Amino acid sequence: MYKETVYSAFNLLMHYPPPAGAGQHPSPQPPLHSKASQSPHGVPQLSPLYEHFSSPHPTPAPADISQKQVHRPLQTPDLSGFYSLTSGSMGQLPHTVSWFTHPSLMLGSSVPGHPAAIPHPAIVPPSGKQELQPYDRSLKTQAESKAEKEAKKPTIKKPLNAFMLYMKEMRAKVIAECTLKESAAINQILGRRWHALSREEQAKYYELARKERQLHMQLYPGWSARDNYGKKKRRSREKHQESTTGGKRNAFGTYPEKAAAPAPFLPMTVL
DNA sequence: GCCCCTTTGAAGAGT
DNA sequence: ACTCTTCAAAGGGGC
Repeated sequence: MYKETVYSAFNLLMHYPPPAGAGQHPSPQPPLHSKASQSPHGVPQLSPLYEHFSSPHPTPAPADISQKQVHRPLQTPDLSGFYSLTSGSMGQLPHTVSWFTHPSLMLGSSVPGHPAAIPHPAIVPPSGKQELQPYDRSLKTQAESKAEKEAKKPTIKKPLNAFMLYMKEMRAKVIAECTLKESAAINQILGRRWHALSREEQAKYYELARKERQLHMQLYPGWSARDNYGKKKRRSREKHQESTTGGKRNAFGTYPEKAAAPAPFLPMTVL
């Protein structure tokens, strides 16, 4: 069974190889990213070969967004622009991420002043099992109840980045093609396919991700990625380094080849 | 039932 | 400014 899985994944990889090397992208295009939009990741973590795929759409400056919020009260965020995308330009994309069905974009009661009872899917209820009874609460100290309240605060998830949106859309397709179910293996395939996409195709997802971040900022103006830090128990630093430096076996039973990645493709210009 | 794996990108934290 | 770390999704697998 595992062997089948490995072979199936291997076959797919053979059909979707990454760009062969520097300057050999399937459809060479002008660089889309600026220095400001480049990932702050260090070189060891970011595959140098694909560095030129950095987001072509830099995140708008926070000051810009806050200014918008001044003009558009949060009680009624103006989302018409986003929703019109469903039937508009974005709706014509071959890889359409539905703005109504995408979990983190659906509106719900989380929108201040919004009457809907359906909570915003980006908000995940805490894993707390039971609500305290009122008489229990009175026994708690203020500090305890405050900490508990904090813990019970629903989690607002991070907005999805371009690759996550791509994965969400393509996962089912890959699973159908190879009968794989193991996400680690699927994600490796999707990673390869992502790199095999043309820059225009990737740009669609960068654009979607950018809009998702904008919408997220409008819906949750005070939210910060820091809010979710430490909510997941993470593997040890050594383990992580081991896996990113090729010291650990991957889902195919082989070893990552990041260290042997070809020389980076240098963009001709920087926007 | 929790965590790991595996991917990329965004963003916070640390130096 | 630069590097490192965490978390987004997903679901099988291990403990």
